[in-house]
Amino acid sequence: MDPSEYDLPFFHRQGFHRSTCVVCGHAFWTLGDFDRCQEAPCREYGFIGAPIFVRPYSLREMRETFLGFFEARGHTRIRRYPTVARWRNDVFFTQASIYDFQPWVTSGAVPPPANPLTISQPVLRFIDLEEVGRSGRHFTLFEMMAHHAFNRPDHEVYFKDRCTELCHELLVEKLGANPKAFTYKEEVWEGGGNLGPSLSVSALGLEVATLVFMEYTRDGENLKPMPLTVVDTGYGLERFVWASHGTKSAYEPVFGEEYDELRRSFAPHDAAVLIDHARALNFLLTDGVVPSNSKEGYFARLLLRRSLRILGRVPEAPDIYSILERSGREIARDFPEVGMHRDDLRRVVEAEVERYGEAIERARQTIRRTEDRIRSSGGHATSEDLIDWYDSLGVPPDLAVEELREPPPIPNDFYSLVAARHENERPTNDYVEVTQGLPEVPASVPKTEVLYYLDPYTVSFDAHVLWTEGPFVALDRTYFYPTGGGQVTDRGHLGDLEVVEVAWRGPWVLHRLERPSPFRVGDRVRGRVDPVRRTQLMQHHTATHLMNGTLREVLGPHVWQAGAYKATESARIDVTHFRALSKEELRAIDRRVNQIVREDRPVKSYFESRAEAERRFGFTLYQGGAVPGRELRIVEIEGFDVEACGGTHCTHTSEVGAIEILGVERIQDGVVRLNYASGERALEIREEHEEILREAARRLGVPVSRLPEGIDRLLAEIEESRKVARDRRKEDLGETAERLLSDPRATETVGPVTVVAARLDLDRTEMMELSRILSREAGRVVILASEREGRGTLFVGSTAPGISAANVVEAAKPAFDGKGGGSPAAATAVGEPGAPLTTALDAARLAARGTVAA
RNA sequence: GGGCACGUAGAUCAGCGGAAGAUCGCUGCUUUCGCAAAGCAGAGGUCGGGGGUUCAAAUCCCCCCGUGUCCA
Repeated sequence: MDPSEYDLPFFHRQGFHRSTCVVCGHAFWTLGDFDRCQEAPCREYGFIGAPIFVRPYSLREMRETFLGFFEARGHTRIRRYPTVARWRNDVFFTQASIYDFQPWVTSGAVPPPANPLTISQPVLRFIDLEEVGRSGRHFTLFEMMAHHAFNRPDHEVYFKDRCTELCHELLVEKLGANPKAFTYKEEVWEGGGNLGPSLSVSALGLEVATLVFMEYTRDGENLKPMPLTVVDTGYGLERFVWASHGTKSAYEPVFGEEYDELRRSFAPHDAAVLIDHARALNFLLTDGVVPSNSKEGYFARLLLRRSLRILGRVPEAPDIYSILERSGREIARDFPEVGMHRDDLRRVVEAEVERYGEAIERARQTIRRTEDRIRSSGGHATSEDLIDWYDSLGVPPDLAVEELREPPPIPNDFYSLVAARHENERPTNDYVEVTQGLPEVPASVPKTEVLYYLDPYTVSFDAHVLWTEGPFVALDRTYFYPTGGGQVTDRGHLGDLEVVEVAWRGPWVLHRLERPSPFRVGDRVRGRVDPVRRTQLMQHHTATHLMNGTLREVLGPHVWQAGAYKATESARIDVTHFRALSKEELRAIDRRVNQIVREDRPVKSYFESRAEAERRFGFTLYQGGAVPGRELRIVEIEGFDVEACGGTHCTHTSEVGAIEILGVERIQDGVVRLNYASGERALEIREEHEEILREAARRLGVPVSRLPEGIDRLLAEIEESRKVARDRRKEDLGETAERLLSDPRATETVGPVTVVAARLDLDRTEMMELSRILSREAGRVVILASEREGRGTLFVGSTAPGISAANVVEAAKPAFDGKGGGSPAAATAVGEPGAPLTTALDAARLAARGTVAA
């Protein structure tokens, strides 16, 4: 980056000079007298016992001081965003305050909620999980305080100079730090295809702020200026508090009394982990993460299980609920939403604690058994086994060792060895672009006015063709609903041509016709939306909102929509929930959702500013994921459910008709899927089901009400006849056995051994069974031959000591070119097609007799 | 999203190429005034599903489905 990028008038006004760090080689600006930048490790911590700021601050005081400072300087304070970044599909968690505004605000597509703005955003970082509690300064969740400005060519708020000035003023004038203590180190920030200069602000070894100025887009080697430049800053709240105390670790001043309380029962490291994890969990669970074995849910599970492990080591430990509760109460003073659904949160945790107990118990048993097996074969468990057990059973090594009689040593780098196993895994990220297969529309074409938002009942309209290519047509206005938000496309006609698909392409709605469009730009066309299809889709969409609201009500506020699909045949919704639904829950859901349908509540759809909507309804608006735009379209089922949604909806709940739940399944850990139908389809399905029942009853010859008993009777009959057939076959084989034993051509006795040999075309299992009957007594050799599809099979069973069936078969194989083998007790061989089976039988008989003689 | 482990009798699991097993539970009988217990006898299995390899597959290979777990 060009040095002029950092040469700010502010530095000159204040008398800063530029030096180069003798350690890291970076240039920096400072008022002090340093040969190195003040960031660790170039300079070691110097603020322990010598606080950077004039007086100690609590977390709350510091947050308030920061936000107040920027408010007083023209910034608008905005509320935190959820810690789970549902509006993005590239990350699970909000990892910096700027994430709140990516991608739409930073790309310029949507204006920021305020400009400039200030925020304290709780963010999650799992990278340093192992360092938490150990380093004295790492946290899983911390608050990133920030001030952001978004500059458009026509509206410059502020950029590098003013930003740096504000930062310095905060540090020096507001917090009373020594102005000469700081270095502003020149760095380059790059991410998401954008880059720009950045300044890393440090004092006494501690980095207190990063000021990032996004201004270029990378285009290979060249840099292109961005149309919108962004001031992205980050100030760690916990660090500020720490710097104001100058204590040895950051945990005492940040966690205060809570930490002291836990210290009575736990080592400092464990106490810090417990309280850190409790804080992160309170935010995660409040923001709707349900612990599970994948995606964001896994991180919640990880934190909870790590906590449980620590608690499990201390007999007098408080339970996990009281720790979460205590932490939650503390957080709720500043973030009231965290305290709102405590009972629900507790249920989620209870389910998870129970699962953990079960998993560990199962794993303990497995480990014990496995060790027994290893020992009985003369070995002993190895460190490698410990890694196996952790990876596949989830047993931490210290617990595994407790189970073992001969424990191997736990490697010091245990978790690195686990990580090494996962090194070569390649995650696949196959994105399906929605716009795939759609043509490029010239930017000069005016955007489509979408009318279905305003009136979902109008299905016939006139419009002008603005653009057309192949089968695609863009109109100036349309009532056709394009695929989106989980609702499938409308169909219908443009003129006389069928519309087979409708899709968004940027700001245009493209109608795809059954064949190349005959229309010309400027043509006036008549559009007719298939009203039956539209009605069904509307019903299914409104039904989905009703279902979502009902699920939150019945199961609890931890329920979030994780996906939905609305087609004509049926609809489905996937929601986060910690276990499969019970019959009772399902019945309650069915009753409640249909009750709301019958109550005929108004369903209002309207546009509202994003900020206002978020203020009124909170982030639960975004059930279907993030929605772009300054204005949100709100779909509000009065007194029941509010979501940001672009779909077509009924205006009253009774229009949904009825909701018929077709099935429930747990599609993955932590996610439950419900399938259902509404409207006309619900009735159809009900009729189909009734017809199936009637037909089944008719075929069984019982009334519908007696169907279950009828089926039981039928099953009993099948069972009975199977048994009869089996007994019959046994009996037949028994008779055959009697016959063979009394037939001198088949049976001969040689000393202590009776050899039975016969050719009877039986199948394999029958031969085995017959042999078993014949050789009930010891000292029998049974040789059976049969031919199936031209190939001879020879079966030998032996209970005669010293005579191995396998050897007998081996001896007979050459006689009919057979392949096979077996054990001393039983053996089989199959000959080539047409090979002499009788010869083989004789050879086997000879071999058996010969063995006895020898 | 990926790696690994697991899926066998009602339950918990063994077997890991040659004739499907153990323990508990269940049924009947013996013993007892009755119960518990013990003894004897017995019922109960498409070895998750589907392909393939093999003379032979619960066992080896592939694909699904389900469960668990670790990692992003």
